Amino acid sequence: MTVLEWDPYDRNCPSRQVLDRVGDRWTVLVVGALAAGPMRFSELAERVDGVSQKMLTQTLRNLERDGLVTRTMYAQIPPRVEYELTDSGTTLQLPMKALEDWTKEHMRGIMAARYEYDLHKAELPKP
Amino acid sequence: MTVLEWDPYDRNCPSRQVLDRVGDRWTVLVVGALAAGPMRFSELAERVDGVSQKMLTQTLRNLERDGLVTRTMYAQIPPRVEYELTDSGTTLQLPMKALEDWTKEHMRGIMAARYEYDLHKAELPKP
DNA sequence: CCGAATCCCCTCTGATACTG
DNA sequence: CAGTATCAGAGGGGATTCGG
Repeated sequence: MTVLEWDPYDRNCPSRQVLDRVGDRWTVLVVGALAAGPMRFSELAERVDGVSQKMLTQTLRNLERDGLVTRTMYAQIPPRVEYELTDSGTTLQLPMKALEDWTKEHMRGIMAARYEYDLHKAELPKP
Repeated sequence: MTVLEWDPYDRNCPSRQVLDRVGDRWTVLVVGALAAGPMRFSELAERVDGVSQKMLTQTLRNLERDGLVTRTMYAQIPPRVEYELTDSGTTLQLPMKALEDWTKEHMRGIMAARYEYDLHKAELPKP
């Protein structure tokens, strides 16, 4: 299966829309969390520290829309809803994890570089 | 070298700040473009279709600040500025490329899933 | 328990115009 | 050529409230 005819560097390429979603703040973390297996809403909210319920809902809806996550409602009281990665969503784990691992490894270096940069920046007074 | 003491799922983890940057709209594309080798501003602007010069500048500044890209100015007229991935920036290529490849492969499926989803969504009239 | 809906701030972004 | 400055609009995202 060829993918050569698409170029992400072209602004009209659909991959731009996909990249926008995949690259957003919460998607990485939610997919990473779901890698551990099916999870209910409240579990996700707890695991992904700092996400508002609005953003979590939104992120999950988008993932569901993109066919990367399934949403299963159990008709009971109190309600219970489970989210699970689809096959397609599972394949996303690999690049996501690569990104997460890279981040973990380079975090310190980056924070240090920022500190240095900001330091030298401060040394340059305005004309 | 251990990385175990950090947890991206904790809202105070510095990796959150790193993920925010890495995951933004243009960084993926700029890093991908620079993978081909050093490039000047105008070349980048041309390659990364659709980026405004403001966003390109901003993206490059951030990458420079994070120590992922070097900026070399040649004192001549007209001015010439070249950007190049640092060693650290080069290592970022791997996860970025993984993401780009995944995107290319799943783009069609995702666009189709969205279409389906939106279709069924439209079938549900308001109460 | 799992959301939808609303209000509101404020950041991010893109156009446009101006310098070295 | 490679930026900086400025402004206005769109939308991301939090807090809160209400419904099934």
